[in-house]
Amino acid sequence: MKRKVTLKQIAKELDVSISTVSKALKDSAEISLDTRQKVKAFAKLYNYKPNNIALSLKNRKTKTIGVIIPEIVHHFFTTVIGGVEKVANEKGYNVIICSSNNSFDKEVINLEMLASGSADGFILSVAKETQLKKDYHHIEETMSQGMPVVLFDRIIDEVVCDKVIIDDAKGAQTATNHLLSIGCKKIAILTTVDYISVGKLRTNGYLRALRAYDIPEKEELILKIEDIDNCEAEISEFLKDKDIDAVFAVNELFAVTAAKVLDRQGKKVPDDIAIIGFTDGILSKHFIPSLTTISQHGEDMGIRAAKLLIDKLEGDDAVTEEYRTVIIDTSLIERKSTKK
Amino acid sequence: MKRKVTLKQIAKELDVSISTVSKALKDSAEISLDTRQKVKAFAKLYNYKPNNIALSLKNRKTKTIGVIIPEIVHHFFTTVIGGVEKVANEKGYNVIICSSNNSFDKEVINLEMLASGSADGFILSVAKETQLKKDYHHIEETMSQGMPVVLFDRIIDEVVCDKVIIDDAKGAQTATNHLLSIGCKKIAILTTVDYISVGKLRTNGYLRALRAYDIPEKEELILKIEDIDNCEAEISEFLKDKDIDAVFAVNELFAVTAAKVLDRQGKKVPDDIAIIGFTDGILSKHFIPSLTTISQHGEDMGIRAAKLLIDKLEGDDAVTEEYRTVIIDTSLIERKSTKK
DNA sequence: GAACCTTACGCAAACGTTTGCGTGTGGAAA
DNA sequence: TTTCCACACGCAAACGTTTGCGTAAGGTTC
Repeated sequence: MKRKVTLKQIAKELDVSISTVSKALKDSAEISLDTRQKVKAFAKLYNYKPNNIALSLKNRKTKTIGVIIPEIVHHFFTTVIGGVEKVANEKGYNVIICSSNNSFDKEVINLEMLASGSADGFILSVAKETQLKKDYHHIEETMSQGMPVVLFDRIIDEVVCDKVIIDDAKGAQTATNHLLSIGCKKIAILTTVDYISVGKLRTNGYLRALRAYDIPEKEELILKIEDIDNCEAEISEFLKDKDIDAVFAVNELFAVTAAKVLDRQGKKVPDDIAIIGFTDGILSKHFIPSLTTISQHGEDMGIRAAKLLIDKLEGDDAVTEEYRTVIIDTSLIERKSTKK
Repeated sequence: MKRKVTLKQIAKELDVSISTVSKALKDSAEISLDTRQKVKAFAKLYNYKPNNIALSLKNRKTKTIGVIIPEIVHHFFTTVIGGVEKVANEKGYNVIICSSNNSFDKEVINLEMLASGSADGFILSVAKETQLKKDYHHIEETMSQGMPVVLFDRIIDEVVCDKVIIDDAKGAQTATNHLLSIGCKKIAILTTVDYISVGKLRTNGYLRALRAYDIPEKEELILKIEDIDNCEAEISEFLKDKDIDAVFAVNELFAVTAAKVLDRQGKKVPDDIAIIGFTDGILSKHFIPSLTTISQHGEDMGIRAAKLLIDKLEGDDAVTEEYRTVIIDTSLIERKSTKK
């Protein structure tokens, strides 16, 4: 087992100094052509690769972006990561991904761990628990130590930093408008509890659309779901015998669950009831009927977030002090679960 | 902006030496109680955290596991990652995830980058291109430099290392047997081209099951798909007017695509034709009808892979020289797309 | 008062790099 | 022969840690 070769070993072997080797590999004019060639040949032979750790220590930067997301097994978040990776790789950055599993503690641990030397900056979507707890000290501390943070999707208004979001309310309004425009009048909404920022915003968008159409908001048409993973019974109960002609679901899972439940209840989608979802994931695309939905353009979010972060990392201090919020356009994807 | 505080700064501020600070923080008996308390108070106040990079350099290990997968936006792989993270976090390891995007070059780049100081060992599922190209020098080089590698799912027989797989052939056989046992006789298979190792194995399992039932293998019931992302037309053409009573699809996407196509062709699932898939992802669970499938237990794979790797990383050299292949059991999940 | 022991700390090397600057050697110019 | 200048290289510091060992100061013992 040939251990990894270092400058020191090359130097010893060739009977020159470490600095000579280092300079030779960098084609420094200080070193004679002869020595340069010898060193490079040797380095190639032994497959020398500079040690990243040592470089990070010396340069005081790691060329690494830390991404922390609430869930790793989640289509939307992975598309965002895809976007981040794209930009990062282009610009010579590495990407470290950690999941907080929606736990505040794990978010703090991961952030602190990565912040203590492993990453230069962060792209972060906060855990559910963090939103509930409203404790953001870890994020602020990271920033105060000079490491830029870009928040995306589940952001925090109180924290001043770069952000990438979609206009959730507007997206929801678009969705609701679409239902209204095809003639639906009695539109139920399946949403989350209010402390989930995006859920609340989407609910607001729904209400705004109704008001614009002069349709009174009805308490009994709104279902706020706490336990996302066990929503089927709740949705089934809610939808049962309800006098509605459309359902707006604030995420994909709610949408397909509604579709399944309605199917069992003997209602036809889209003929009896239209369904529109939010997030364009695998499910929406492949379900039968395929689901009309609002696309969040996750990859774009990742791309923009990475660009913002890298700008800040590489920018001179002038740029550093201003913070931007990028709003990604949502778009309506019409499929078969709604029809005119 | 208070930059990150180091031992040196604390030492200067308290007018002691760096080593005193370091020892004090570690509660060394060498240091007087008084000094220890003073140092610790100061360190806490300034939120001192040891710099990981420096520690990695000194200890010559990073306490980080590198995971390289072919695709990040992929349910199965993310479940594996979930398993890896679980074990890693328990044992105090960090996880770096990189995607090769099914590109050989990117796989090499990522591996080399992580290998040069960023990770102590790797968990890897190789890119499609790598399987095609049969070039494994990067993996072997990494191992020869003393960094253990665990291959999972898409493994390489020629490379000697720890591996975690499922018995793909057996899983496929189980699937096919299930179809046979409920009375199907004319079973088509939707599979991948042969160079994808798992696709080939699953095809073999299908053939084995047929033979065991004395059913002759028919060329026209086998479709080998190359372009996974655009399979719909191909599947539609293949299935059209075919005299079959069941379809075995080697992955989830093929399964739902078949279901959709059959739906359009006026065939009812499961009444006219049964469908069974492979991989228990979101789609199988939520599709209507929900799909009977073979679960690969991705999280378990991740858990086992991480354990193998960490054993090797922490083991004495006795363990180091033997390699193990763990075979994860698959299981049949019966849902509505097949019925007796 | 001398010899010795604790106690409490500092020194320095090491991990693998990079890089400004100092320096020995050789040859050319005077 | 002396002076000077390139050339080609090495030294050493720095990044932030850890840790074995050396040592000064002070106290105890006879």
